[in-house]
Amino acid sequence: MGERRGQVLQAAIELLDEVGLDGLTMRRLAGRLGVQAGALYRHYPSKQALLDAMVTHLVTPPEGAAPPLEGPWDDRLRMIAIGVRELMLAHRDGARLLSTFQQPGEEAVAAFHGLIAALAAAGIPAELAPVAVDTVMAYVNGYTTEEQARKVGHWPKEQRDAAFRAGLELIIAGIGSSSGARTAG
Amino acid sequence: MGERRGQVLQAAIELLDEVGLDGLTMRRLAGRLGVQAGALYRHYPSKQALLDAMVTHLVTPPEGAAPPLEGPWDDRLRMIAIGVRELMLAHRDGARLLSTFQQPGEEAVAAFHGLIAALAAAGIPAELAPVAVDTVMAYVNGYTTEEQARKVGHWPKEQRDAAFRAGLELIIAGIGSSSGARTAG
DNA sequence: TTCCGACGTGAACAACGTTCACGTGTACAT
DNA sequence: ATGTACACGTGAACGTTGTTCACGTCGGAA
Repeated sequence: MGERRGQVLQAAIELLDEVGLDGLTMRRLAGRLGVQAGALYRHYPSKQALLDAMVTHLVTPPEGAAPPLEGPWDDRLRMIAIGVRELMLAHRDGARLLSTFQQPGEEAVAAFHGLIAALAAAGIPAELAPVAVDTVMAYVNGYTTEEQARKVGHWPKEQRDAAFRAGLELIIAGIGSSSGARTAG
Repeated sequence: MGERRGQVLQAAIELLDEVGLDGLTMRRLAGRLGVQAGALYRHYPSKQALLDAMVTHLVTPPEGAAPPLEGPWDDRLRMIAIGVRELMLAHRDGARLLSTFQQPGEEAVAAFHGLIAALAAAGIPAELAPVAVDTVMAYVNGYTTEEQARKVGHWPKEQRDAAFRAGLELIIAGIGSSSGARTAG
């Protein structure tokens, strides 16, 4: 395969920001590349494969910017939650796009388990760590999905950030009080 | 308008349980009613209007079973959260269907504000009550959406219930420890 | 009997994802 | 120089989707 594959991917991401997920059409994408719709299937076997590639590309950290994953457990959880939300907010319909992902790669699964292990090693009871991570992730997903779908998304970002953080702190406080561990705040 | 409208609605809900949201097609629905697709537009101006009607119907409590909304604040919150999840799980793709709702009726908004007011009156600081409700709702939505979309949904229901409850208790504990109020547990 | 309104037909429209036989051009090996 | 392989693209079609529209049908009320 040539380099055209990457160009298609990049054009798809740009188009997503312009017209949204519902407007992201194979024909529109082809038109943006000055090409017929069928030509895209030389590079991706289906639209779903394209969407999967977009998710993988957006989730992959930019460059050697490996996550430190150090410090107190609540700081780690905070950073992960905020990072995932920012990732979703970085592109139009980002949360919905993420949810179209069908094959959660081994990389994502590994990061997940790594986070759980890190929390367990940082003082969170072993049986509580998975619940904590699942709960935070469900919250981030639910909050951000609604944020991007409803009119709330038109509030000033400061306000939305503050509301998100407030809910996140609530959950972290709950984890702390349920584990007996001390938070950093 | 005649009574056919209601029959279309009921057939749509039945069809949803059989074929899922993606399989819920105007033509399939028409075929189930022994009718041509275009005929459905005599009763609903668009598919979105039909989906909205389905949501409204499913959300509306069965009969005079008005929610008691009494007792300690954490019990109320628990009941609401569990009730919303059960509502979503009652039908295939229920969570996704709920999220297609475009015009949140005044009824839903009123119930929302009522819940906030109830929490505030039950000992939760006024500035914390909206955050608590938002957080719980985002969690319920995020958890149930993932539950119905991924393979996790094939776990035994006991297990999924327990996992959901565990996360919910985490949040409720967080609300309690952040408000200084005492939980019922 | 006449009329009206609820209900349905059947064909069409535009747009969607996808496929396929067929055409290019460029680069490399003989 | 010639041949071959491959990347890339064309253009038309297929089946499906939501939606529209002129036209029928049938029952009950004036």
